[in-house]
Parts: sequence; C-alpha cells; structure tokens
Amino acid sequence: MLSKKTKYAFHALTYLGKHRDRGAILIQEISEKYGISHKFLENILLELKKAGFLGSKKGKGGGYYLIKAPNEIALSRVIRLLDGPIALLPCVSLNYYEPCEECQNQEQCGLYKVMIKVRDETLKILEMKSLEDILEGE
Amino acid sequence: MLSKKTKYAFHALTYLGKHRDRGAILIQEISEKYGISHKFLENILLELKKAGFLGSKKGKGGGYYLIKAPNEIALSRVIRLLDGPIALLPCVSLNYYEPCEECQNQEQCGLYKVMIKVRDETLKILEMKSLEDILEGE
DNA sequence: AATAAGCCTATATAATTTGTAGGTTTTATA
DNA sequence: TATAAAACCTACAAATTATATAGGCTTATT
Repeated sequence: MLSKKTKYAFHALTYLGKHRDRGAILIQEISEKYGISHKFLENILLELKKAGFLGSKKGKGGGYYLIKAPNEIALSRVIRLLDGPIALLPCVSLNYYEPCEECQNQEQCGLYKVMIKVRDETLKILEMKSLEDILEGE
Repeated sequence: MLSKKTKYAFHALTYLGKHRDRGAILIQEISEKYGISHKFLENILLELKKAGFLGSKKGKGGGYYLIKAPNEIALSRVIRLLDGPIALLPCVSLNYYEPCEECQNQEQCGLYKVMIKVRDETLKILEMKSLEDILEGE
C-alpha cells in the first residue's frame, strides 16, 4: 500500500493539475480540500518541489503550481520519491538495491528471478500511467 | 516492498517445495538455512498452515510439509495472507476495502479510477505467478 | 516416563510513519 | 518602509506497525 504521504502527494498534484490556470495556489486551500494537516502537506509539497514537479512563490500571494506537463509525471516517479522502492524485494530494486542477507547467490535464487519479472511488469504499468491519466478521470 | 515475514514465507515455501519427498521438515532446518529466527519463523509457518498451504506433524520426528501443489500457491495469496492488501490504496482493495476519508465520491475520483486499473494489472501478474515459478528458477 | 517437536498467546523492542512546533526568509502591499 | 502573509527548513513528538522473544501447553515418538 502507498503511504498517506504518497496518497496526499497524488491528491495535491491532481488539484494543482486541475487548477493550472490559476497560478500559485495556497497549501491551505489544498489541505482544506482534502482534510490534510497543513504542516504535513507542507513537507510533502516541498519534496515535490525539490524533485522538480512543482514551482513555488513565497510571500503574500504565494503558493505552489505545477511546472511539468501532467503526462511527464509518471506514477512511478512520485511513488519512488515519497515511498521508496517499487520492487517487492530489496534485491530486485533498481533504485534502492540491497542484497538479501539470507541469499548466497542471487543467480540461483528462484524467488529473485520471479521477483525480477514481477518488478518489470509492475514498472511497465506505473511508468505508463501518469498524472494525466488521473486528471482524465476527474 | 514485502515485509520480511512475507519474504521468509516465500523462502520457507520454496524450501518445503524443493524437499516435498522428504516428509515433515523441522522449523529448525529452514531457519538455519536462511538465517531466520526460529521463533519468528514458527509464527509464520503456523499462519501458512492455518491458511491451508502447509500440513504439520507434532512431536518427535515432526515438522512441516507442503499440502498444496506449487502451481496452486499464487504469489497473491501468500502476500495477502501475511502482508495484507495488494492494492495501492485502501479504497481499491478487493479484500481489505476501506473508503478514503478525504474522498466524497469515489466515482468522481481520478486517483481512484487509475488505481483500480493498476490493481487489476498487478493482480494479473501476482495471480499468475506461483510457487511453481519460483521452484523452476532454483 | 522422557524427550522432541509443533501450538498458542502475550509481550517486548525496533523501525517507520504520521504529525507538530517554531523559527527563518521572502514578497506584496498599505 | 512596516506589516502581514506565505513558503522554507529543521528538529522533534506521537502513533502505528513490523520484528522478535518468551514461556508454557499439547501431541507424538521412543
């Protein structure tokens, strides 16, 4: 399951995507809309900004806005940013690889081989679907 | 990512699958093979037994053994048993459904609709792959 | 009877997630 | 130029979940 952080990130991105024409939008507006703690959401938006998805404006009249096209924001990128690995095991993670302690030789591990396939097929889905797909459903 | 519990479950099932001809196998043997705490593994095997994957024999000469054909043990069933939902959000979970508090109307939620699709495609993979596939890789 | 094994429940420990606090910096505007 | 509004930043607190341990109970073999 996705963490709340990631779920909230998707909500925020969706909201900002829907209101792209309105310029900078307050954290407050988004947090009220979805009933998310203002401060918690603040941290999330900051991460999304640092990752290059959002821009922001400080001071009075400030807020956040989308700086990428929705179809360039794949679900996989948002999930990796906030939740970490998509793979089911550390030993098959592309971005967060760690060997399994219990595994002497990956090349002989049937679990490893299956999980590589599961990862590849899962990634196909999560890389193909983007914020654009979410926006189309609203 | 899978919890260690689920990963260990897969290791144990794999080991029991490989040694199906040997009858009951000690927890000890499996826990040593993979460096898993005996007591932790005990809990896991018990769950797998209650779920109908394993049989057991008590007393001296006892142990655990597989009672299902490996191709009948889909990855999805093991994951659901030990880790819970496969879906990325509670509101799209088939087996552990819960509505999202922030969501007034699912039918208008773009995130919901996309996650339904992701779930369906993920399930296709995890229901198709089974212990048999793991065993073939060993 | 003694021993070896799984069964069962509760609890302890560790890690992670979720949320909060409080001050700093920047910007608009009165 | 003072004030207020907003994002920025870091650290910490609380809650939840995952991992692991303990210890007695039951069953089967010898």
